[in-house]
Amino acid sequence: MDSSATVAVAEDKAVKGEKKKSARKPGRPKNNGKLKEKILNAAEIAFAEGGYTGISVRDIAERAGVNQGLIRYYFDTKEQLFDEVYKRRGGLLSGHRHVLLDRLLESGKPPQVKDIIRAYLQPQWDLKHSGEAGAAFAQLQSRLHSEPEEHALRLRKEVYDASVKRYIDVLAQALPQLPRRTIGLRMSFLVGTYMFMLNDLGRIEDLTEGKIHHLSKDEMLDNMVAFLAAGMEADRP
Amino acid sequence: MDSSATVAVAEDKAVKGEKKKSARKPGRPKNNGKLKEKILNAAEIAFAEGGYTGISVRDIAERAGVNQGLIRYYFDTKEQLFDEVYKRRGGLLSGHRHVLLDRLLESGKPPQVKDIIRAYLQPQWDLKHSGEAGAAFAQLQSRLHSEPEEHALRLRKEVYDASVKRYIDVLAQALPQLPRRTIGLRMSFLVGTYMFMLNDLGRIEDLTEGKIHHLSKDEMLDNMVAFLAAGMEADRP
DNA sequence: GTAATAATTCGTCATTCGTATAAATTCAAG
DNA sequence: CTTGAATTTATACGAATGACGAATTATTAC
Repeated sequence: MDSSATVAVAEDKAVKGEKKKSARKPGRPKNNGKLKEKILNAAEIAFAEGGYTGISVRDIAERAGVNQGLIRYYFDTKEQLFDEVYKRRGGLLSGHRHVLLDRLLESGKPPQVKDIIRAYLQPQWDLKHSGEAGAAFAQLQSRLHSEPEEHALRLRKEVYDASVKRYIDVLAQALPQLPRRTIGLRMSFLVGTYMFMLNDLGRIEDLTEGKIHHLSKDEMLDNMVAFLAAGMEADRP
Repeated sequence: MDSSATVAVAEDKAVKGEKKKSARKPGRPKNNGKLKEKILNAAEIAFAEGGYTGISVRDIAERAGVNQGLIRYYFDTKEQLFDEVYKRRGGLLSGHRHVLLDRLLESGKPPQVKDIIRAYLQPQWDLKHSGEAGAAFAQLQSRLHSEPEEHALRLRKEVYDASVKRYIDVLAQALPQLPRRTIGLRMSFLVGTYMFMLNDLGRIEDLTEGKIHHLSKDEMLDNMVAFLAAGMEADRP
């Protein structure tokens, strides 16, 4: 959106020439283009759409408007690019969860189950509705959680385990009648539900014959919280 | 396992020659080898591990012990192979769900929510624990449900929609105080939870610090049913 | 100023991919 | 028997892929 003049010149030459045209010449540019971020942003959307194996480095470079070699320059390999994409926003998300939990605990009175659950869900739900990038990350997240490969597991663990375990601790205090392992198990039920909701609105439309359509972002979250809190508090089987 | 004599001869030549050796000669074999099924089985496991884009036709052919061209002969394209893999077991599964629901309804008394939910979950839960192929299909299923691509959506819809809608109808009768669209929404919460559980036992171990380890297949299902039934019956938000 | 370093594009290489065609062998129908 | 269809391997093709080396230009340090 910024260097429109440069682009225009490039297009002139493209018309005179033949095929593809790159927006920059080789060599270090005068105005630092913050191209690393541009690559990360493009990769986030691309990986969300096609998954790790479904997207080529060339495709990402093209979407970012950048030469393919620059990706190697900043990230070396495709895998490291993926990891950085994931950790970038995952770290923020995990941090946000910690903050909301702190805020709940500082309020004095012991938090209710539905408040704890809401605090857990809120950050990513907001992120998902914050625009294209947030929605893409939600999608990516959902993908990674159905990936059995060792590397994907490590990545998730690294980014999320600490905050999830804190939430389990707080839930355990709010539900003293339940053994901790039951709460851990139910916490992963919860994660399953909301991972699914991060990416599956098309299918929900089908199941409800379009009747869900007008549910707003907040109403949807309210519904999720009600469902999950009831499940979390259920009598043991 | 059968044509061991042929294989031995082939291996002789492999030693004399250089690299790879195929177990069969060109041309129609004497004993029909049921190779189509062997391909489907190998593809099921391969796609579960690597996803559609992560697995090559060559890889599947090798796993099946079959020439690559045979896959084209039976399935034409990679995509059609994937579809057949998915529909084969998906169709059985959907059928099984219909049967269990029929049985519930025929029993005379109105079914309880937890019975309906258990009937829905049981078939795939059994399948998942029936061996390598069942587990692979569960994994595949989980993958497909995080795939945003149009084709994946159509496939799921085609295989499952009818039975899911029947379950929603029956749940609506058991829960007259809830509007149907709430039940549809909660049904997709349910699908999310159990898709996640079909593939994520590694992560659960982490969250519960190994305390889940000794939960048997049946106990795990009981826990899921208790959680989901409570959520399904929750007061509206 | 000159040298080192940072950021960028370009061209290339070996490999792998999905698909396609041809050839070989066996079975079924007449 | 002969012929034609069915099942199988072998080989080839062009396109795409991830990675890499080299060239080019700007900035910073001395």
